[in-house]
Amino acid sequence: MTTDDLAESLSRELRHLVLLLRRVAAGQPVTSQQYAVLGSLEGGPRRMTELAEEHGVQLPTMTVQINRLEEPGLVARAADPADARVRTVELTGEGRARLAAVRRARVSYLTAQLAALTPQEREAIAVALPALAKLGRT
Amino acid sequence: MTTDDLAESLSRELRHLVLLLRRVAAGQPVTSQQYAVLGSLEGGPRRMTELAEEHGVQLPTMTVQINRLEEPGLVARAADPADARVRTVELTGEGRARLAAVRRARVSYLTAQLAALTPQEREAIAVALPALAKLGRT
DNA sequence: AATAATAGTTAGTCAGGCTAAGTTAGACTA
DNA sequence: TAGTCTAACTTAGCCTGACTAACTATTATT
Repeated sequence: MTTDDLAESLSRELRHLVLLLRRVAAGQPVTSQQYAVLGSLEGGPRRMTELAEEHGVQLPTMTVQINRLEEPGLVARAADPADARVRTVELTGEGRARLAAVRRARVSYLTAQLAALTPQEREAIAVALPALAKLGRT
Repeated sequence: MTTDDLAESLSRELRHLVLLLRRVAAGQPVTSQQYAVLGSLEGGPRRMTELAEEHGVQLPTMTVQINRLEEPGLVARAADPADARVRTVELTGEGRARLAAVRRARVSYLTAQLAALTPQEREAIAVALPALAKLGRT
């Protein structure tokens, strides 16, 4: 298979997977964007700028996202002692619990989907994941 | 790797791929949703209800999407001769051309990304694609 | 013939993206 | 060290795209 053919097939399957994810996300207690932001905070406090870059959005967009997560107490803002311009954001206990719950729901959905495949198919996906992870990080 | 671990890794990588696709879509002449809808029409006319289900959205959402595609003449609505309640939607020549152009842009972006991988990594993705295609179709 | 169900549309609301412009704090320079 | 530039956020205003509720028109059912 040429790289071009592969790109074409991958394009088609990515579109399919996007539609799949949309169906998974429908009706969950946190939107997929909010879930993604909470996931970025799991390792500890982050600056607004870092978060915006990681999610590929502009800073004002992240400000609004964090506002919406802060209001119900899922995250908290704090000041950076070294630089008064910088605001850091971190998970609250509540936010950590919410993140865990949503992750369980997503993973269990995918687990059910994967269970319908053959062991060989699962293995093929497992082998391909590191390569997929490299895409777009060049 | 257990199915559960695989689900977790896949969940993470799908999130990554979604962000990748967003970056591809930025600055293109149609949004990624519009592209997805145009793609669904490639095989011929579809009913509104079918389109909404396939895209995991409610019918009113699809109505608005189709309105936006109809206004610049990319798709056309028609009546179903067998059932006067049903409206079908099909690509116009313009819409087909637009779809082809956007697809070329996507494919060439992905081709460039894939070219940065090793042949083994590309092969791993090629092998996994049929399995990914089965996800969500159960 | 009356009623229920189906297919779409319209109207109103909200999330989430953008750019432009404002505020505050740190960095540089003359 | 005063003045200016840059950086980090926030606010405001606009657009797309999602939802539900309510409406119209048509078909199916009883």
